[in-house]
Amino acid sequence: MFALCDCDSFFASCERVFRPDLYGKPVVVLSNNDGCIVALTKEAKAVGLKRGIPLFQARDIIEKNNVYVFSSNYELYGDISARVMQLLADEHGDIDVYSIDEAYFNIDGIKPEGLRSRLEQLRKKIYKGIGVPVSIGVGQTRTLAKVASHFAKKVPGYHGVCIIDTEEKREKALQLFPVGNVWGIGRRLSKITDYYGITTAYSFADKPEAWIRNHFKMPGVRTWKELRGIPCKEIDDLPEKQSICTSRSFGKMVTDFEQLSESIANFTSSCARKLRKQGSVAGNITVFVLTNRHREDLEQYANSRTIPLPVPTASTLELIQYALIALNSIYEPGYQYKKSGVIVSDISKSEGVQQNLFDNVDHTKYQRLTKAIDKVNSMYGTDAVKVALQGNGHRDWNLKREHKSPCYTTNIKDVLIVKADK
DNA sequence: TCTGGGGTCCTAGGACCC
DNA sequence: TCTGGGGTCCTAGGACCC
Repeated sequence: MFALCDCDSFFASCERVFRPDLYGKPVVVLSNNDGCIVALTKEAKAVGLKRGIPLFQARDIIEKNNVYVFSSNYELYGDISARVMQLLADEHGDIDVYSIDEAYFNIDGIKPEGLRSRLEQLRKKIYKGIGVPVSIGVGQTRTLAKVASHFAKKVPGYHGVCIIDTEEKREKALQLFPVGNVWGIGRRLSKITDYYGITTAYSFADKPEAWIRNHFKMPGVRTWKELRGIPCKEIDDLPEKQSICTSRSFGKMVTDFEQLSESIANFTSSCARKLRKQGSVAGNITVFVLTNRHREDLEQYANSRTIPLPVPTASTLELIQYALIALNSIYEPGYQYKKSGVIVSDISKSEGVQQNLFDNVDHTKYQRLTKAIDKVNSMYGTDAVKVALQGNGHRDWNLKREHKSPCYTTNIKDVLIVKADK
């Protein structure tokens, strides 16, 4: 059996941890640049808000219903997530962290008759210890556990725990479950199921395998098997990423090369930092720029350029040099740029890097310098020492974040001070 | 005025080999 | 009229996830 622990309205719940006055109130969290709603509490759903809609379209509903709005605070969410995962690992040993707000955990040693009460206790423990509500789903496969966790959230009588452990329960759950909500059936595939009149997960699982393979290829067959109770989705613990991307939309449109290169230098620095953190080097760097595709009145432009590096590296200084060459080759004056980004790929371990015969860069020197910079920055904060191209922080292109909460748990200046009455 | 960011996996098709 | 067969590797694009 697989057990999934999934935090309820995670980002919004994190905002509530240090704001008990927000319990029972509608809360939404926005994407970068305060663009779209990406997380919302059930109270916010109840007044008609939906995940993914742009803030400016939701303004009316928000004002009428006194919805509390937060810019995203990834520092806070990352830290709260780490605490939830730690508690889960303390209680249940090996866990497979699937995303910032969900993890599969091990329930092998628990007797079936005691399972429900154990899981209810776990849920209470997480809520008491960290302040985040979670739902727990159990099933024969990861996909079924996920179905179960949906019911755990939806049906109040379940107290946040749903266990699908018999054939009857499996069939009943799948009959009540819309096929489009199944893990692995996205918007595109839903169109195909719609076309053939398949509405529930049950009728999808009921089709012959060959039919599924024909219309949905291998990923569809895997989902189909999982729904029938045959596990075939693995969560590979791939600690090393195969590609790393840093990109942002700008708070304002950007037209000149200097601003764009400043953004690219900063994103490259971030990619390099992530590379070094996982002990990797990259063999390729890609730079891309985009105009605002929502503005039909403006002329559109999008381009990208990938440069293979002579020797794989994680050095900020080296990577920035190549990033700028790439940017130079795709920059076209006269456009209103809305977004840029950097992707590093062809990633390998930093030990045993293949050298280049014609390479005359002193990599040892770069490595020592990078190490020294990392050390200083770990003491004085990210980018305390940086490349001049990264700018002075007074940027036109900076993110819009008008509703950000404090970093209660990660910044000493933001730690709450509680005064007791006499 | 205002529309997110960061990933993975699969497949089809092209280039190449003998 | 008629132009092999059997592979591998790579890439771009499309699907999915949170």
